[in-house]
Amino acid sequence: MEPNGIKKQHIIEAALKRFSHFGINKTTMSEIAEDIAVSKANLYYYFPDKTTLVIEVIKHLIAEGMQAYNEILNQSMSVLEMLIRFLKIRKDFFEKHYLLHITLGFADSHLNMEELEALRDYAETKEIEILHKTFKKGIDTLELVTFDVKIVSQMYFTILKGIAMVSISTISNKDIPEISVFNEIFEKQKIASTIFLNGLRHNLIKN
Amino acid sequence: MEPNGIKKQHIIEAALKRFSHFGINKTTMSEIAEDIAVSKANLYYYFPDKTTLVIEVIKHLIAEGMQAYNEILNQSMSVLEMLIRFLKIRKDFFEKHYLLHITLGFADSHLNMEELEALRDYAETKEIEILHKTFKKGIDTLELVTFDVKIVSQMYFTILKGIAMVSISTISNKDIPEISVFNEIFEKQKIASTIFLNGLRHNLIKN
DNA sequence: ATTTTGACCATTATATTTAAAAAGTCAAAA
DNA sequence: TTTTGACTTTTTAAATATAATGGTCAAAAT
Repeated sequence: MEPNGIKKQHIIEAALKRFSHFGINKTTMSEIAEDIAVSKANLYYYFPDKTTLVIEVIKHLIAEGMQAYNEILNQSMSVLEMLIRFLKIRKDFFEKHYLLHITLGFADSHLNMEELEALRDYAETKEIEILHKTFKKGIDTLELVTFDVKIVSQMYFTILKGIAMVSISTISNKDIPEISVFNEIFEKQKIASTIFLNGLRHNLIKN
Repeated sequence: MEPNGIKKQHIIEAALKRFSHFGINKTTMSEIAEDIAVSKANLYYYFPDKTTLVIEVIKHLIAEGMQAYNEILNQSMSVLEMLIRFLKIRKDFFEKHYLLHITLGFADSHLNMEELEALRDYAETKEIEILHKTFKKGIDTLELVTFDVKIVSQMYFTILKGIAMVSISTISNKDIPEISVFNEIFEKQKIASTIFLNGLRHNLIKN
């Protein structure tokens, strides 16, 4: 790492803490600077603007998540077991970084929303790629029947996302959700995964 | 029907049109009155307040929907075929009454939101009951294996709702969604239903 | 040469006030 | 019994003022 790379990392970590606790929009550049006892102007020596800092923070998280996913992918276990481990990683992630995640969608004229949305799309694509590989593996080992892996990966991801959205919208109407919601989401996703995957073990009957 | 029942029905129909086109909050009692050429005060002779009118309108829709569902339920066809017909009814409904449906969730101090939310919960319960009967029928005819029908019905409903939420949130970021979204939701729900139901045709393997 | 900073500006968000609109009432008319 | 115009009260929306935040820069510190 470059000499000033260590400092950039320091800033990113401080920003991450704030973003995860209070959300992106409720975190000011001054606050991040105060946390690590430097001036706000100094932050702008390392990052051209707030949007770039946010992006760096998220890239950091994506890299971390991808590593965790790949570790599981390279192990030898059933597809369902793999999926459930993925779900656990996701659960832990959202428990920690839920506010960072949702505030990513809040329009904020201080931020370049196009770039942020593009990054979120990128993260989703990466996750779906992991699912794609997982299902592919299941087909190759004859654990699953043959099917259109691309469509099914996207479908499965949509179901996971949908379960989370439904749970959050019904349990806690706006405001910050309680911790129990994430457990509930996790449990529901496991049930859905079990049935969904069972449907991929046998050839589809069309009517 | 009572003598003034016909007039109440007339008001309800006029209100339904406005609610579905412009949403509940953007529809005023005066506008509904104008549409049927009566005074606003006359509306209040038949309905004590706006909330009650909204509730009557929705109850009207629920009754209509339940009738359509029950007609299908009493026919003889495969479970998947039944589910797909249900989905078609839902698609047509949301295409027509989408704004009415979402504005039901918007906080509006003119309305008693507790009552409205209770009614929406009631409608969901009724829908899940239909799904419950459908799956039960599938088990009884040995088309499906045995499972906890209550959990599975709720799970399936959550998946349908989740797919809709995900599609609407990604395609059209706020504002009114285009008609194509409802087709997309319908197609995705059919795919998910096919796989999900296939998973209920065979005993679950736990790992 | 590189890093850091306080003072500064322009833009954006928030709080407050003001005006318009809508819900709901009622005595009187049909 | 049903209908209504005129009225009151509450709520929303628009306008305005105020505070906060993102971002800049010349100068100081390392």
